Amino acid sequence: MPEPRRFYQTTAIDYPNSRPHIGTAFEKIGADVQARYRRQQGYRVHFLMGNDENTIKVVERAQQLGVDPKPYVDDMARQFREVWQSLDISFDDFIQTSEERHRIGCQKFIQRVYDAGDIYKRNYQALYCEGCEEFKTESQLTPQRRCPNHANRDLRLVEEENYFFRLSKYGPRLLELYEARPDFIQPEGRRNEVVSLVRGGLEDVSISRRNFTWGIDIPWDAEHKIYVWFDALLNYITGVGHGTDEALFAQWWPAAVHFIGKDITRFHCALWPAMLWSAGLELPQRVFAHGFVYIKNEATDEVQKISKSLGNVIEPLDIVREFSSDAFRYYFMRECPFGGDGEFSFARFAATYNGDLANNLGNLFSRTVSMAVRYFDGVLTGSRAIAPTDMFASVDLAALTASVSADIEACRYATALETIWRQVLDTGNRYIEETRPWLLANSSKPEYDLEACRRVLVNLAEAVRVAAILLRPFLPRTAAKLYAGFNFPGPFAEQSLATIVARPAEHEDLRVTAELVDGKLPPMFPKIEPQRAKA
RNA sequence: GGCGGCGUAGCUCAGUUGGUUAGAGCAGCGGAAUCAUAAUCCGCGUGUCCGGGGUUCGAGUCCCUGCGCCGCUACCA
Repeated sequence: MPEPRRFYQTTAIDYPNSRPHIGTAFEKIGADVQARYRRQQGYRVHFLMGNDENTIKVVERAQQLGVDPKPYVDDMARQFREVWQSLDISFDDFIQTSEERHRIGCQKFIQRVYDAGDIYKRNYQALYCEGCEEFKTESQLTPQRRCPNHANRDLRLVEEENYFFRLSKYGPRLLELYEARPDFIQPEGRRNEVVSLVRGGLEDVSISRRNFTWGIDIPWDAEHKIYVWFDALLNYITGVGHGTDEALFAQWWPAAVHFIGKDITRFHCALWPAMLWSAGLELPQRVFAHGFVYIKNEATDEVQKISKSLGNVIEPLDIVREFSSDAFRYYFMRECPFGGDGEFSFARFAATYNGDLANNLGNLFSRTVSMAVRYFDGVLTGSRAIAPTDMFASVDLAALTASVSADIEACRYATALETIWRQVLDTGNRYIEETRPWLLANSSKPEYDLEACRRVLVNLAEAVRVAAILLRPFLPRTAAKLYAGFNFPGPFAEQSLATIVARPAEHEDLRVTAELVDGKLPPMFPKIEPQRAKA
C-alpha cells in the first residue's frame, strides 16, 4: 500500500465578537465539501478551523459583558463549534489564538523573522478619530480628510514606536511566485487583483502595538504585542504544531489549500508568503478566496449585506433545526457559486428545497424503495445476475465521475451538483416513466413481465447507489441514508468515486434495507409549505 | 482617477480556442401517467445575446466606443 496522500486544509479564523451567520457558514461548508471529498478519495485529511481572539474588539466586548477576555473567548469558541458541528462541518481541530500552542509557535516564528533581519523598529503614524475611538486609514477618509462618521472634527495624528516587517523587499519574489504558480490564488480574478496590488509596490507593515493588555508579547520586547495579521495568519502553522510539535508540523505543512473570504485575499497572498519565506518555511499550495452571501429582501427585492444594523442576520441553527443541515448545505453549494457571490432568501430556499431535494431526489428514492417493497417484498431475488446497465446506457459514468471530480477539486461545487442532478437524478426519474414498472408488475395488464420489472428496480437501485457516492461530500446524512436504502456491497466509507464504475462484487441479492415506518419510507425532505416560507 | 470584471428568456444562470435553427433549471401554458413527498414524464420561448460602430465568408464569442452595475486601489477582519 502506498502512503496515502496528505491534504491539510484550513478556513479563515473568525472574530468571536458575534455569533456566526450564514455568510460565515458558507465558507465552512465549502471547505467541508472539499475535506469530505478528499477523505472519500483516500487522502489523509487534516481540516483546521478556529477563532481569532487576540484583538482589541474581543477585550471591548468582554468588558461590556463584565467578564475577562479568556472565559469570554472560550465560551464563544464553544458556541462556534456548536454551530459548525450542527452543520456537519468535519473539522479535525479547532484552534483559538489565545491558546498556549499558538502563543509559543507565534513567538518562535516572529523570532525567526527577527533573526533573519526582516523586522525593525520605527515610528508609526496613524490618524485617530476620537469620536470612533479608533484609527482610520487613508482610504476611509472623506475628501476633506475627516472621519466619515465624525466629519465635523479633525483627526488626531498619533505617533508610536512600532516594529515593522520588511514586506517591501518581497515584492519581486511574490510576482515571480504568481507567475510560476498561476493557480496559487484562485479564482483567477482574485489573482489579478493581487498581482496588480503587488506590481504597484508594497510597503513595510507594522506588526506590533504598545499598551495592549491582551495578545501575544513580542518575545524580545514585552512592551509590544504582536498585531493582527502577523498573529492571525500564524494559526495555520501553530495549529499543526509549529513550535510545539515539530513532528506533527512536518507531517502536515505545507497546507494544500487555505479557504478564505475574498476580502482578505491580499493578506494571504502577499503578506503570508513573505512571512513564510522570511522564516524559511514552505508556502501553501493554494489559496481559494470565496465570495460573499447577501440577503435578498423579499419585500423590497433589495440585495443587502448581512449586518446586525440592518437586522437581517440569519442564524444557521434556525435553518438546521427547522429543515436539516443537508438542506442548508445544499442551498449554498447549489445556489451560490463558491468563487463568486450568492444570495439568500427564504423564497429561494424553499423553491430549491422543494424542487431539487424533495421532488427530484427524495421522491426518486421514495418511489424506488416503495416499488421494490410493493412488488417484491423488498427482495430483488436474482439481482446478482442482472447487470444494471440499462438506465445509464445514455450516460458515460466514467466521464461523469471525472467531471464531478474535477469540479469539486476546482471548488466548482454548484456545477458539480447540477451535473449530478441532470445526469443521475433526472435520468432516474425519466427511466421510471419510460419503463413503467407499475405496468410490468400488474398481472392484469398486457405489459405484465415480472422479470423485466425486477431488472428495472435493479437499475433504479443502481441510480441510488451512484447518487449516494456522488453526493456524499455535499450531503453526508442524505448520502448515508441513500446508501443504507439497499444492502449494497461494501461499507459506504470505502466507496470512493472510482467504485461508481468499478462496482464492488455482489455477494447477495439486493434487498431493501431502508428503515420503514408502517411499511412506508418516511419522506427524506418533507415539503416546505409555501406560506411557511417566512420573510 | 487608475486597474479589472460583468451586462444572455419573467427569475437564477451556462455558453471551450468566433462556425449549423443561442441552451439549462425555476416560474407559466397544454398534455400524459399514477410507483411516489399531487411527486414524475412529454410538448410549448418572435430572447433587440445592454446600445452603436468595426474586423470576418461568418461574432453572444474578437477590436473600438457609449451607457449601467460591481470588485480592487494595503496595515479595517
